[in-house]
Amino acid sequence: MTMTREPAPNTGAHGTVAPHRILLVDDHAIVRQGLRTILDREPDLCVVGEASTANEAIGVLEQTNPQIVLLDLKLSTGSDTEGLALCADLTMRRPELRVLVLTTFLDDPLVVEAIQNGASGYVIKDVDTTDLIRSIRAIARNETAFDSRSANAMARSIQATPEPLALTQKERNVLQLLAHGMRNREIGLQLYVSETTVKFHVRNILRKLAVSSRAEAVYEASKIGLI
Amino acid sequence: MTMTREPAPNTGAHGTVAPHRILLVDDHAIVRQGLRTILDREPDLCVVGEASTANEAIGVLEQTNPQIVLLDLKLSTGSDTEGLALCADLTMRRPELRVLVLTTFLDDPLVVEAIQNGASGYVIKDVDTTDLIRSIRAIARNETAFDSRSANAMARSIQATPEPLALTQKERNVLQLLAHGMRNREIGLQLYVSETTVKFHVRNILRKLAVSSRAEAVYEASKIGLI
DNA sequence: TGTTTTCCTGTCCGAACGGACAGGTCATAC
DNA sequence: GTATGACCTGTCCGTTCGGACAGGAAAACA
Repeated sequence: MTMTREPAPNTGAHGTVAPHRILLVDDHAIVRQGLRTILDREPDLCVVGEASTANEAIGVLEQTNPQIVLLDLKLSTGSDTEGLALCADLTMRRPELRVLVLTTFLDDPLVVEAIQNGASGYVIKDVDTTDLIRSIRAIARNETAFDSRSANAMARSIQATPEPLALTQKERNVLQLLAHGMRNREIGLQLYVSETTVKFHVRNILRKLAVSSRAEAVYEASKIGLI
Repeated sequence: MTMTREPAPNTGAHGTVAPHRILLVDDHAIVRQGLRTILDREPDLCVVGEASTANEAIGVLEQTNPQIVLLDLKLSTGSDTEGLALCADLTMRRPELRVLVLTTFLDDPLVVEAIQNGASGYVIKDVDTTDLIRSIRAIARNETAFDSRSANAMARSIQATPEPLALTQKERNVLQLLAHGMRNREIGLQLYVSETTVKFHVRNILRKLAVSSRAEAVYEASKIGLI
């Protein structure tokens, strides 16, 4: 948790405009340092605080009153859920706050979840610094900012979410056992149903996952996290 | 590709010691900027060049003659192979060069591969800046530098490598396609081998993974992280 | 030189798979 | 009541799989 120089109050005077107050949230000190150096070179941007965890971020938010948050969803826990929850928390406490998600890897559904949790933009960390600054200025103008890959990811994620995962309980059970390499007969014995019934469920699983074999079903399911 | 201030020649004079010349290789401009800012604050360290690709790195190496390289294995291609190849290339050209691998995620076998390709240290990017600087000074003294997690990863990787995952390159290729639900015939067409050969590889994969079906093989492989 | 390793190819065969039918039960919702 | 959805069962049939067996070609290594 770090705080730094206080910029002029945001009531822009004649001729001179107060810089946008930015809070950095990232568990990598190196990344925070890089962002701070890059952003503080811009006269209209000012990093007013840093945080490496969700709790720190809330604390620094209260003390520094930023207008913009640069947020890496993947905080120390390794999961994205803490970052998403923080995003929702921040925008809940300060509805006027603009959150730009800055993340390492592209993850189609994550883009959508970030938006649903209040993010105004989503860019991958390997963008040029000029693109990053352009994105920050965009969200400062109450626009949204998505680099082209994130926009594509959003489109893909929306297209691919009519109802792909509407697996019933039985089908999920079958999928579990199927992943362990069990034969239809074995699955039937395990679930107290006939082999034919298992085949019935397997066919539905294949159809719903839009695949053509058990192996591919396992692959898809593990990608999505169903097993 | 970037070059900056020239430090005093390395023939340390009386009382004053020339700083260690460092080359940064990372495809993220933000990370490079952060590292540069952090390291240039230290009087005994000096960043003499940056590169975002393997080719650039070779070029900057020739022009700036660094003693230490901070290398992110995952360059723009997304794969680690380019970074590993670069690591080997660098240490081949300059045997006295010390390479500290600085990477985002921990990957047990990758630690070992990095060492085999000439790296002198391996640290995760979320270390404290003080730890990072300590690691750099360690490899400058011809020691090695591994943060505790990397050391653990090394131990695990060595322990866990009697021969469970001794899949050959071909077998890994087949496993990849197998995971996507392809039939033996399709895999053969893809890899320019006969269907029979694919069956041969599939049988070996099943045996080595100690499973009895393609679906289970996919499950195991995804658990281990092979696909 | 010979041996080992890796990769490649083939045949034969029984078991399993995946699709296309045609039904049935049961609980809940309209 | 009847419709709807989830679940269950069966037969038929062509394809695929996985195992067993029997080799050949090329490179690496002793």
